[in-house]
Amino acid sequence: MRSDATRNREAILRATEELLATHGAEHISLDRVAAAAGVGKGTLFRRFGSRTGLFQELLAERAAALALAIESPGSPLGPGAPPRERLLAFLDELAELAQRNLALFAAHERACADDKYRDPTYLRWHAHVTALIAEAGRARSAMSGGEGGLDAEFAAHALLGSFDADLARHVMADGGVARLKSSVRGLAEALFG
Amino acid sequence: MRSDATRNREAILRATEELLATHGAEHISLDRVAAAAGVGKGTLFRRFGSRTGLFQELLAERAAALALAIESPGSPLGPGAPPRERLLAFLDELAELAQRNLALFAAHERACADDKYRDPTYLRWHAHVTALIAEAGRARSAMSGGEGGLDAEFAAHALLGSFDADLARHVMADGGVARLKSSVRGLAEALFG
DNA sequence: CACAGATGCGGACTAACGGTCCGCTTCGAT
DNA sequence: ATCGAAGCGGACCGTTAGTCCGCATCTGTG
Repeated sequence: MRSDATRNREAILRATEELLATHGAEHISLDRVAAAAGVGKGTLFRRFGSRTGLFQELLAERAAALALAIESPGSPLGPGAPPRERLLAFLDELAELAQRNLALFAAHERACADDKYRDPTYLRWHAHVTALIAEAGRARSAMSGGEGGLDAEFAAHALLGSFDADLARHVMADGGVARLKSSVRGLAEALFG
Repeated sequence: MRSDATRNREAILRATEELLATHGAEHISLDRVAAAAGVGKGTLFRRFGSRTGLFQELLAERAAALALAIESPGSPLGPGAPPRERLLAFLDELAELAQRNLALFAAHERACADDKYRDPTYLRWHAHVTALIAEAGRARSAMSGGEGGLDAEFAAHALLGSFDADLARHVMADGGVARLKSSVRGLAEALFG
């Protein structure tokens, strides 16, 4: 990629963040973004393909640290930790991420409304949560005749649904991140019996 | 309301259904709906206020029978039934409704993307589910020291999230309504411990 | 039945958006 | 310094939700 292209790409991402921070998730048209970035609209589309692509890439950027933490051993998030604690720690981090990026979450949701299940970041999260639920479920039903009636994939979707921007905003409006974290935790713990 | 107004209202609702059935949830512009109903666009907007209003009213119509069942004693859905069974029966019915109205659910979701928590139908469902979860929770923690850590309002949102059109379609694509029902049931039962 | 005014109608119009296109500019390898 | 490839910008297009207002249609009243 040419150096000016890289610069512009960065400018667009930063301008998008700026607009999300100042105007919330709405009325962020791509014309505005391009103008704020000091760039033509064509440039924006060449870099990101579509509105969807723009928000997906921005979310991926913001979620990069978490993606890394998930894979590096040593933290309660990483491999090696017991699945239950690992899941709870992951959900806590996700809550933090949601809080810090509420507007982005909302914009991303809207932009990905179609095929939301094809967003790479969501897919990673979903695969992770599914695996942890399944693992914890196996462990539990091995030591006792626990119910095998839980659809891990499905439960993962439901759990991740907790971070729907509107829901998260609603919950945090009355209790902040702490409330979000504890509500999600309550839900997750219920899934373990 | 004048008689021609009533007729047109009906024509618009039926045309919307027709288009949803034949074209899925997408590319249903209000121009198309008006044309299919043999009515001017102004008429459509006078009756329903906005795209959102149109789909809200259509959903309300489709959900009317369920709303009635919830309130009439005698069925497992109605008052008097034990909360746990009442909730499971309600979720089963919702699954049926979702299956029969997938396209409408999808269109409704899209149209109500903003303030989805202000849709009257959703609010009724949410209040109902919240009450049942809370009731069941009280019963359980009264007879044993069950965890009080479950946020009923939040859990209700999560549970209702199961009927997100995309999720429901995804699940039903691989197992039909039966799979949707059993996955939701698994989730709900997990919430009861 | 005739009338009048309230109610409703239709569809041209607007503004805003996502996305495309193409002639021109800039970059950077040689 | 040169030249082809890569990138740029913004005018342009098609589509959409929503508005507006002159005209038609209903319906309660005498």
